[in-house]
Amino acid sequence: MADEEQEQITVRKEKLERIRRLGVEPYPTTCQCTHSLKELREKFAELVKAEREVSVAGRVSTVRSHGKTCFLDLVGGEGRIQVYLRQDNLSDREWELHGLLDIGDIIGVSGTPMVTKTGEETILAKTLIFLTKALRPPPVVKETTDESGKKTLHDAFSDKEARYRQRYLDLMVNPDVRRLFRTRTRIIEEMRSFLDLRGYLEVETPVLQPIYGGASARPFTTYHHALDMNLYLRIADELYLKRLIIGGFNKVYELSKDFRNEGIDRLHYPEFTQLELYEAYSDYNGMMEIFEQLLVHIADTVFATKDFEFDGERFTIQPPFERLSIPEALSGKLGLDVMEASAKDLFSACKRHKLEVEGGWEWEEYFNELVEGLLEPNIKQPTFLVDFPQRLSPLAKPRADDPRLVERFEPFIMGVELGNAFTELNDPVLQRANFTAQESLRAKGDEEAQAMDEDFIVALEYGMPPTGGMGIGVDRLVMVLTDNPQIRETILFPQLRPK
RNA sequence: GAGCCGCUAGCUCAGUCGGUAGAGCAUCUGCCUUUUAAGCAGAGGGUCUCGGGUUCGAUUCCCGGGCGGCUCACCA
Repeated sequence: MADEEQEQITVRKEKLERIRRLGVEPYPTTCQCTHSLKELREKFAELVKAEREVSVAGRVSTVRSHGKTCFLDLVGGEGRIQVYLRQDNLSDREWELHGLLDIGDIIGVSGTPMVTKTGEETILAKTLIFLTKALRPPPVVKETTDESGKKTLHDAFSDKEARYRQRYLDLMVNPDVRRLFRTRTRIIEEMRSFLDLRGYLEVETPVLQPIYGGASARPFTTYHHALDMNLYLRIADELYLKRLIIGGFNKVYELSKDFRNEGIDRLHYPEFTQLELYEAYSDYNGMMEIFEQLLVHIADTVFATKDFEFDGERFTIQPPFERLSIPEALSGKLGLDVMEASAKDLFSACKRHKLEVEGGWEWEEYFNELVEGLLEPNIKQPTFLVDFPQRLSPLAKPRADDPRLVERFEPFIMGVELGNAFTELNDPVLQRANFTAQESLRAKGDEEAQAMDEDFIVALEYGMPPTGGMGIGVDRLVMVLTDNPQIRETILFPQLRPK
């Protein structure tokens, strides 16, 4: 809200002037701390015993003032500590400064660690300095604990719009949100170390691409002045990573953002983080193993458990994950052979199961509806959906025993699609034919159909070894592992329309 | 894009069957040297999301806009 200045801001500005009149700089350049708040708590007992003086800094989160004494809480990093100010322990000037303190200010305190008679670990302050005067009050969130130890938040800063628009406030006052984003970073770190340890090379490929490929989606378009041409923000990294496989890097991965110009909902976000990895002389079975091991690694290192909860239901990361053949599962459910069925058959099957479809669609569109409507929502435990129709998979290699299917899988947990992987198509002639088929879909108005990429075909003609490849939606994996049903909760600064 | 819902104090919310509004926390004043939603006593603070309509009078009713939430659609 643009500011007719609020009373609380005016008052704080006046305090700022009074601080300066005391000869104190409210925004000093340096601060010497002996411990972070987190370290302080970890070593508290020994510091009390040693009667060591410590210096710490943090943001004032609450103040409990009692005349000639004052308790306040400092927070920051992943720590919190109570500070005990006594008039008789401080200089007159410092005591006067304490009266100019507000919630949200950042201060430094030196003093001795002690435990109060209520058992609270506390710094008895000997000096007090301002590090930053806050001119706006943060949201005030308080917490009570009942006899059973159950915590209740009062006036939680919970409005999603406010939390996303001012994520710094969300992080400042909601420790769970800070924890979530630390966990997100830990997951990504462990993805890297898992792959690095297995000899994968992390690479960077173009975000700006002249031809967008590797997935079916509408791109963001931009313009390069010097080259006088349109470029697209990548929708996938796939075709460039495969060029690296052709070049002789046998194991590569890229961990970065892809962009798809589509709607936002609980599972979709236009700029999302994807891990893509490719391994020469592997295949989709190899990718399944890597997926399983990667999840086990993350579960062990980040969460130290294999049991997780999502949206009130439990799942366990315990390989081997179930392999569920889509045609078999669908055929069983519908009582007909879906691979032999006509578009019309699938249409009536959709109708029978009350899926919202219209007549005149392509076979694969009905097929998709059935997979999404009947199969995916029922997957709770980690599961690989396998045996996708070739017509839906222009970059995957057909199965030798049934070329109507490709060697492809999608991992699911709790109904959430976490990725997509296949044995990569390395037959340049077939690849060209698939692109051509996609082009004709595009000509019919399918905006998401893939574009012919002649340069990629040329690369394939030089010979790509048999290769397994996989993409993993990192935001979604974070969602599932942290029990967050909304993808935007896992993204630091979600896009909103300007107010 | 569609449907439903929301927008009131810094924060979380209540309320006005149409007569310009209230609570807790926060803020301000006073008291208080071990508190932890500290306490006690008092005070201030709002173009009730914006525009239009109906009306003597709209924050409240009606229409439209903005922003947001949820669900659905798109995103296989």
